[in-house]
Amino acid sequence: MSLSRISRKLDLSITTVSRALGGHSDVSSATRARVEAEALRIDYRPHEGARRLRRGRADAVGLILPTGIGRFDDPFFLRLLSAVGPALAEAGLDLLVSSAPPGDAELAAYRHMVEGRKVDAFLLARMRVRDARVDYLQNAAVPFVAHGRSSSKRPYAFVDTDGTQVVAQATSRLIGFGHRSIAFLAASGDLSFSIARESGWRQALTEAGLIATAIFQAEPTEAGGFDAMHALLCSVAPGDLQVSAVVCATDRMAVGVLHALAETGLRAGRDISVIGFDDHAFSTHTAPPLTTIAQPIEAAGRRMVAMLTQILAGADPETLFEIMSAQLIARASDGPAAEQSRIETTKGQTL
Amino acid sequence: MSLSRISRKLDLSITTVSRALGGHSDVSSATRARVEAEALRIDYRPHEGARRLRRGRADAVGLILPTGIGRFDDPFFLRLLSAVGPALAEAGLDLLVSSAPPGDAELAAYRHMVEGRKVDAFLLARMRVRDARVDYLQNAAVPFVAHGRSSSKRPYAFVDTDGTQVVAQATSRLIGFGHRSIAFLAASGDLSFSIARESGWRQALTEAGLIATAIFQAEPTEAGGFDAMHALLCSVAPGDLQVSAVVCATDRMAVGVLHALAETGLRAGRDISVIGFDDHAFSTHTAPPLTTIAQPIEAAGRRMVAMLTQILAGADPETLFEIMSAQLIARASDGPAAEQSRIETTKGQTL
DNA sequence: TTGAAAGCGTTACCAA
DNA sequence: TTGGTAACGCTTTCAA
Repeated sequence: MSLSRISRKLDLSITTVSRALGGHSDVSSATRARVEAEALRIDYRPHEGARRLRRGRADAVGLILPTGIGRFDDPFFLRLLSAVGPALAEAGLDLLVSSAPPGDAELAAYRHMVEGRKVDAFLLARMRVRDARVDYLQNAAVPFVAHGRSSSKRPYAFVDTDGTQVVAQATSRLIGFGHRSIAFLAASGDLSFSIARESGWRQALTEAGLIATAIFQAEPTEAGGFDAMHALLCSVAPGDLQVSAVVCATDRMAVGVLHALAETGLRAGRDISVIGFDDHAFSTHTAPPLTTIAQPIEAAGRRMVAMLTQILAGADPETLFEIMSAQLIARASDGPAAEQSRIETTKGQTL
Repeated sequence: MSLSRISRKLDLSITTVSRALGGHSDVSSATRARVEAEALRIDYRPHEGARRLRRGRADAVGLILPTGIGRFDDPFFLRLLSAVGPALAEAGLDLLVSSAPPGDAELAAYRHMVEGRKVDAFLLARMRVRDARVDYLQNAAVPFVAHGRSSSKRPYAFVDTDGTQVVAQATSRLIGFGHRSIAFLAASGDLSFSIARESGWRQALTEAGLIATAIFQAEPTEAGGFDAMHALLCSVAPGDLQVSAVVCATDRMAVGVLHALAETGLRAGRDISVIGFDDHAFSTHTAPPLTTIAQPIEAAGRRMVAMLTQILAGADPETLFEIMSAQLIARASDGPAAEQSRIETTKGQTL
């Protein structure tokens, strides 16, 4: 009842009003001005539903939060969301959010949005190496942009952080500090970002002629990091473990590691070095402040939206990608190996 | 083209198919069975836009994240989102998310959703004492359920945590520990939850015959907590400040406080007691592990959705509310005042 | 128990 | 440059 209201008021056809507002060229500028003035006056907004019905698209994009252990309250998603929100709004796109644990329920959530034509496209995050979402969406020919890569046969649009490169750099820093036995604490769950970071660690070690065997795995949460480090410290038979530094797949894990260390009386940054990844807000305030890697989540979010609009405008998703570099933030949780004893020694001293 | 597809296939009218699927009684069970079978076969889903247009409602609810300093990556929202997501899905409601900094842009975001008939209702969080969102929505007659209260003249539906009661309890615990000078670190920005918690602190102090003057304010973030505590420690002229415990409005602030303390060589839990609020995942792993208060965010989210569906079904929002109790989680950042010196003394010792 | 028809607000095609 | 008309897919009278 809205276009028609303007049309009646101005004694124009609905068609003309629609075209005037739609910015079509075949409207006299006088008419356009009148229409625009009236639209402004009554604060006209097109009815979304009607528009969708007619145009056959939703002008909305979906984002499904992976819930489940360790994922449901990760600051990563909030940062992504708040960057993506305004960018989408500017592009005239709505954001439909849902949440589901990875697996069947997750796929069902995607299907729900697709089949109800609720969205035109998706934003994916937390890619898994084998990612069923990619297969489904590619199959269903639903456009999407991902944050992170996975091993799909067909390429897709993505933005990613160069985790490999920067973790290699961080690991080299540790090597430069004199560390010779550097562990990597990986995230469980087939998460791509962890794999990439791990290979940076491996790469730096290999290049330095060191062996990359000290790899552990845990949930990408504080609890996961704590448990893993705790187990490591407990399991050590004197003279066995020689790890003097730990590179963690995420800041949250690093927080747990720091805790486990402190509990055993070990001082991160002196007795053992710890490096995280993400540079979340709390990482400045851990004890000691965490040396970590800042990745441009907000910029990535905006870039993802830009890609999405291109794809929606007809661009080929297979050619769209960007790999962003991350930056090491040196704080106090790592340091020279010189001052450090091997774990078992220190343990013997402090326990 | 979908109802019609079924209707053609089964040689029925679109009307009948619609009614069969809509669960109306005036369809023969035989017909209904045929329709349902076919719908299942082709995996029919009604077109949202069409439905909206016809029904005049969106079957969607909006949630606008308050961005801006200290808010954009608060775990609170993620926990709320992930609870609310499945609950809404079950109720057949979509969730539209956007983000905006409090102020004009925020109101514009609400207006945008309302006027585009994108949503039928809103979920509000982080209520402010004087909250323009409430005024706007009440005026526009758009239903909503809030997490938290504000000082509006007309009542509205809300779920809230009883911050007052539980903070009073926490403060009493501190008093029981022998603390006599207990500070409250409030969140800036007119945030209701902070006011409520503050009054719990004040109440406990007053009841114990102590004065409630040591109140400080900061952004509800790690950095805010750090800066406030840091300033407090620095500003202290020997013999001036006698604070031996700090109750923080949020866990994030408490993390910053812990950091500032550690930096000065003070040990939380011994030299000074710190209590947080929220029991976020990282609070188990701070140094020392944070004594805090767990509020039922997920349960609150689900309850909010339940209220929303009631309101959408015609219930009166003014009668709908629930105040949930929170629970003190004792960890290691607080303790007996006996072992503690006053700040200036300790400072003198350690600096 | 079923069907025909109208209409929700919009856009697009075609004709004037 | 403008307007009439149809159509998007659905629900809801009203009639049969």
